[in-house]
Amino acid sequence: MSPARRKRPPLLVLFGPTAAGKTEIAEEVARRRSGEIVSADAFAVYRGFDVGTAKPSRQGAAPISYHLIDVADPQEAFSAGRWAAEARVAIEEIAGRGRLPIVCGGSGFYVSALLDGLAAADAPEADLRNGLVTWASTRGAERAHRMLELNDPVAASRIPVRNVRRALRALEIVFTTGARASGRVARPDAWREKWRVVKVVIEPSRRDLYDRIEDRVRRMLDGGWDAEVRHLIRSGLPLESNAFGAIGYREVARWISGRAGREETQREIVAATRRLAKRQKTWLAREREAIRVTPEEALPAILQLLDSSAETEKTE
RNA sequence: GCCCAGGUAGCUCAGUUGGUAGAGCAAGGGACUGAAAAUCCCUGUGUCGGCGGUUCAAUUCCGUCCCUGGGCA
Repeated sequence: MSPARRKRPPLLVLFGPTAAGKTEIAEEVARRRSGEIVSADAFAVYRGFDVGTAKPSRQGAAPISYHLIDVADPQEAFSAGRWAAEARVAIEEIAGRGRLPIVCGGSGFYVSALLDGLAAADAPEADLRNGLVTWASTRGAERAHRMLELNDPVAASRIPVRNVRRALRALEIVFTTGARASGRVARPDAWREKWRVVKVVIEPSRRDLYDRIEDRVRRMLDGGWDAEVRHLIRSGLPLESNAFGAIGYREVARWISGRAGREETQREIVAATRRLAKRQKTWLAREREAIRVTPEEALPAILQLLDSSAETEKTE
């Protein structure tokens, strides 16, 4: 970006619950406005997790450029911070080519890390984390929480006693930075100010969303999900790994090991996906500045927003 | 047809030595500052299979009928 020009480049952020149809809309916008898509999906980052994450296929007549897909080995634990850092680089590169960056995905926390920033802290270290997890599993949640209380009473007061994960993360911060997690503040960082952010939430009706979920899970199970899981297991990836925490993968593993039927497996995955969609909607409910649209009205609304916000920027 | 075992929340089941019931899962709502498709919190009235009987009181005891599973003919 030339600093001489006052015009800020647009950044389209498209999110909504899983199966809402975000990908199709993002791709259509990409075609019409020469954009590239930055996937904001915590599990599409893992190589080999394709069918169950509804990963966009790379073939097609006019393939769309995707970023932040297949960037991690399923053996490693990814993180919101790493995603945000890599996403910022990708977005800058896309804009540098004179194209439209489109952030599209359902991981609200990731998008928040991108736009609002994360408080300064190091990425988690595997050894420390494993040690804490082992320690907490033998000593119990109360003990972990008391430990946090000693080191960071404010963080402890915010984190429920039973939520061991968050307590351990706060302890990690104390141990690696020496500073209290609660003292960290995510101040609106300068990065976001470089962009004209257009935030759109796709919100289908519940009825419509549930139909889409049902339909998509069935297609995934028919579309080789079992083969994919069989391959992942054969490659030596443990079921306990973070990547296998993606919805449906452990259920499919049970199915192919013969401990569950296809019908039961499908039912469980649909239910888990609905619960995810519910959590996503709860998360998105606090996005005050986002424009909310149904899947049908999304495309024209987005195109109009991109055009009109460009005009207001020019008149500044 | 006979003999067992069951019929309790959408599902799987627990329980009430007679005072109209509770778990897990599902469902609904919420939180979320580097595991986030993760993790955590809140929400449980249902003719206790039908009908009779005994009783102040029956989902609980008795009778009978219906249904399901298993066994024997």
